[in-house]
Amino acid sequence: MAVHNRDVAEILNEIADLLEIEDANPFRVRSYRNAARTIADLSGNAADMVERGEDLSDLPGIGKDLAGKIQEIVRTGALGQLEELRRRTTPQLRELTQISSLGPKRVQKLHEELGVESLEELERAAREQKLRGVAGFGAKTESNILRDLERRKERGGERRFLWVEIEEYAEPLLEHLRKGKGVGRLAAAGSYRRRKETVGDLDILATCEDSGPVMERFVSYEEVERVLSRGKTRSSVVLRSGIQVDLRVVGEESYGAALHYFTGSKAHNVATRRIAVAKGLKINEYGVFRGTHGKDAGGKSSGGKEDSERRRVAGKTEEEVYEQVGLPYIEPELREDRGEIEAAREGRLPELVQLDDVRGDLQLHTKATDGKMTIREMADAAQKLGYEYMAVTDHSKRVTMAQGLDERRLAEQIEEIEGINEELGGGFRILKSCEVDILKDGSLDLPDSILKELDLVIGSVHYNTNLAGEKQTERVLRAMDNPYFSILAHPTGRILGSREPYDLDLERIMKAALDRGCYLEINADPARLDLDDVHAKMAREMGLKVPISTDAHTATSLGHMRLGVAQARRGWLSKRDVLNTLPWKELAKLLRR
DNA sequence: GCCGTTTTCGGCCCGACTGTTTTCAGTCG
Repeated sequence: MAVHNRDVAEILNEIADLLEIEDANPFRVRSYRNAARTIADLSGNAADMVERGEDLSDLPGIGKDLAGKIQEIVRTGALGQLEELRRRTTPQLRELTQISSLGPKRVQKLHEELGVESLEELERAAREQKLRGVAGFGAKTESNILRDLERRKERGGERRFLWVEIEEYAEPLLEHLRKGKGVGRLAAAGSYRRRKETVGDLDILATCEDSGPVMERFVSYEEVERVLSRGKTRSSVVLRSGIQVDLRVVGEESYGAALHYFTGSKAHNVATRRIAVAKGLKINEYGVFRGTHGKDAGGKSSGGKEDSERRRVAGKTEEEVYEQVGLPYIEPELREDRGEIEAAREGRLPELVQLDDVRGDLQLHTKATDGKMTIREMADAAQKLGYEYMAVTDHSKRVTMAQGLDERRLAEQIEEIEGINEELGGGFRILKSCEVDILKDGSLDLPDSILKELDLVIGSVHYNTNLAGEKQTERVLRAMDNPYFSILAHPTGRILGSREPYDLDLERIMKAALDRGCYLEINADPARLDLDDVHAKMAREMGLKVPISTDAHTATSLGHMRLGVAQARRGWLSKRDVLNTLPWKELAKLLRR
């Protein structure tokens, strides 16, 4: 059985959770979580690394001990330590810590005193008002827990939103807050700013002399369903859509530090602060400080009081913050602690691709199949975006639901496109193309006799999506053997929140693409964004250029290019790494095999 | 459990808010 990175990460995370419930050394717990993240973020396969005899302890946060444990997981699919932990503890308690306001300590306490081991038992105990009898719990906590249990039932567990879904709520809310009295700077931070493909909640940052009015404006916003907390510097609400929003208010002099802090990622912040500590600095959301005294005099201290005894050396802008730790500015999309700190230190951060760099769209559909508009309407829209070309890539016949094109209908479309191109007179070019289905055996759904008439062929897997690894990979490789094949569309087929990626060896496929002069796209559809950031980065490191395409079915969705570009930026791609930043003449040369 | 331009031992990022206390632990981000 092949062990995937996410299997390894899951085991390490479970160990961390159980150790935490056992009240183990928190730093030890953190080590397991860090290692889990390192493995999950790996572009290559940890199992392959073990097989090749590579030393896993070279990876950040993985030492001799964890390297050995990961080897054990890869070789046996399990870990003795976890089995032992499961025997020793009550592994069911893990799910209880997902309830908000319940962490390891309180879960353990409820288990000891009330014998609560499951969500059902938790709910019963809360309904019977038994929780409030436990020290540290009160009526308020009890009703909060009940409410959280209700919400989880309603929407079936924790929910993450697509980036575009958050955008739809974020922008009007920002507009609402901007009109508030005394509001200076205002921005969305968090994973929304880092352009993660899905976002859990929304973090908003504002500067204001007096936070009172803007906090009031925030919690009384019409979309707010419930106020979770409300303070002078931070308030949290849940919108009717179920999105949690946090608003933080800081002074102008702290804006950059706070923006850096709340943009994250957490791992990036930790890495940044670690450098600061080594330089005798302290970074928090109020600024960068040079300490005037040694270690804190024990206990928790209020940040404000302590900071007044330290000298602020930066805070107004993010650039200042980075400068203090000796780094150039790092774009939000790169802040995942996936090597950006080292790259910044060594002056080899990529200059990230921008939307303006894109000269055309290489996948879109028309009325001929499942698109909603004519070729001409799509062409008009593409020209308005400033593009120089677009490829019409309707489905092939296998996709019966979309009334995919057979040879005859594709031939007719080719003729139609040639006619429109003539009328357009050379300023804008419509490329003759097709999204050909890659059949189960790796052959293409249309014969070479028609494919050779096209400017480019993109191929994709839509059926028999759950073939086992080797077969699925061979299938795609075989499709790439066809001399007319150029671009593998939505390579892994994943749909965020609903469909897992196909079982594919992407590293092998990318190597093959490099050999054969083929490419793997970043599909900009909000729920696909496929390739993901990690694999886009892998392509870049291999020297494989990546096209970004929208897969648009309407003129409006041509605008999803910005999402594809964001994903490319998260994958460290610069302009020269992106295929469709090239003018058609140069692009055509690269597509020729 | 990891890690090393104050290091191989002794640190490990930092603060706000809530609900419970009566000075703070726990949780969260």
